[in-house]
Amino acid sequence: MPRQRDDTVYEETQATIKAIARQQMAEDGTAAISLRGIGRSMDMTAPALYRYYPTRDDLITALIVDGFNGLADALEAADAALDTQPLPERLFGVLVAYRQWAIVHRVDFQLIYGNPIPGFAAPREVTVPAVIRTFVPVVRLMEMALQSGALVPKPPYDAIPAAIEQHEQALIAEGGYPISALAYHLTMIGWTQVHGIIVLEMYEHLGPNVGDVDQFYEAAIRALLTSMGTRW
Amino acid sequence: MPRQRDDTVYEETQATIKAIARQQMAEDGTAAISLRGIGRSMDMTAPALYRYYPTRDDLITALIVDGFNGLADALEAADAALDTQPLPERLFGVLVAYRQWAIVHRVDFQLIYGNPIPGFAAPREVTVPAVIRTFVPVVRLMEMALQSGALVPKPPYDAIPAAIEQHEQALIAEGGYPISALAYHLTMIGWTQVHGIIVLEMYEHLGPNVGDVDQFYEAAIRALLTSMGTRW
DNA sequence: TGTACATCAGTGAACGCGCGTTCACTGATGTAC
DNA sequence: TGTACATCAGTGAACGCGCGTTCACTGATGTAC
Repeated sequence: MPRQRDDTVYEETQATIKAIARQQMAEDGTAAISLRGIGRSMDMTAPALYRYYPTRDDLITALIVDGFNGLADALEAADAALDTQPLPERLFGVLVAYRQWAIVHRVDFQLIYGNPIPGFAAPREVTVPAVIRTFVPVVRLMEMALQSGALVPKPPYDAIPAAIEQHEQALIAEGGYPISALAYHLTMIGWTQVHGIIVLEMYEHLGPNVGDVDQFYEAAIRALLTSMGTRW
Repeated sequence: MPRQRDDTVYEETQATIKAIARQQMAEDGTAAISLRGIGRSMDMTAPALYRYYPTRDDLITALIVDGFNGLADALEAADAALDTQPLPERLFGVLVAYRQWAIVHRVDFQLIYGNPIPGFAAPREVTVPAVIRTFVPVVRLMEMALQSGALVPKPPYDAIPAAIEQHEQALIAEGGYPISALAYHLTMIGWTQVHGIIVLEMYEHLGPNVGDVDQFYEAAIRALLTSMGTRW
């Protein structure tokens, strides 16, 4: 066989392209990803990039998948690092790691959870597996807490509206996950609270109102977990 | 004096321009506001629009101010419509109206709370007064609930982390508002919860997970208010 | 060992498109005299 | 009442810019013989 391409170099170039794309997003917003701009930064012409991504949309898709996986990695790492702690602290710690990741990787967070890029929609079959990975650590801890008695659900967090429980049960059955609807449901509530604080913080709406967002976040999450029935 | 301009017509044209801009945002994202595009839709040339807004940024600023004011109007209207109800239901109703407005005016919501438009930052002195209007109805009801005993704060919602309390007290003093730090603080917590659900719903992250977002929202808000110590 | 050549990465020009903004202008309109 | 003219809204051409993508190509490289 004649000359073969070097996969290592190829993947490194892909990584460089993605890194520069992230830089572009940091400077001018997620929609600012531009192949010509990336080329300029790499001392390459734009058409050359088509060897690495057949289209701008494919590059964006890759960045989104990377984003979800990066978040999932961070949560898994936090979970692992805390595995000697009692469950409530572990759960809390993983939720703190969630925000930490979002703040440090704000651009990726905006890409995966902020305004969609105009004219672009990520193919679900590619993103969904990565999204699921981000839920697993939290739901798992929630389930463990429920089973071990570290979390004894207090009203009104001991019940789920019927229609929602049905939907959640169906999802769990479909995926064959070894978790209860309540663990899933409490995760959803926690997720929305976490998300609200992060998003408002990210776009400078919260800081001016409360001052120390770190403290606000931790207090809010602790209060929520306590209300749910966590036994610290 | 020679010919005078007709202010009514002038303001109507401004309104048309803004309406078309909102339509553009609905179709292609908040960043898609384009004077040339607006001109096209109005059967006008782009330069003509400079009679109405000296610059694209001024148009965006006007849209943002309209957004905050529209949200504030909706909250005030909901509050007024519920003024015969007990305070807990009024508070709940205003929070429901918050989401309602966001869902119906999703584009305006994205404009004021989503990713900023690249290369644009709204002048604070113009937006802040409108932002404050959106907080007033909720904080006021929270304060009334606290004073009337409709809300008897339960731990951990009866305390505020010291550093945050200090910041919040300073803001309240600065503005001369007749409210307690706790009313303000509980509003902030509620606000972040509300916001998280709305944002995740808006970008299609929540619906697939819980099914009926209406019910999820109402249950989550009721649960939060209950945890805070609301006496329904 | 030497050479032909398949395959590679990358180039440079071009396509058609859209943008915000400036500028000198046209034609209508309504007031002042 | 008739007319000059200030002011208005809007036009059309142009500036300089950036974009994604296609295409025919160049030159390097390493393998097969």
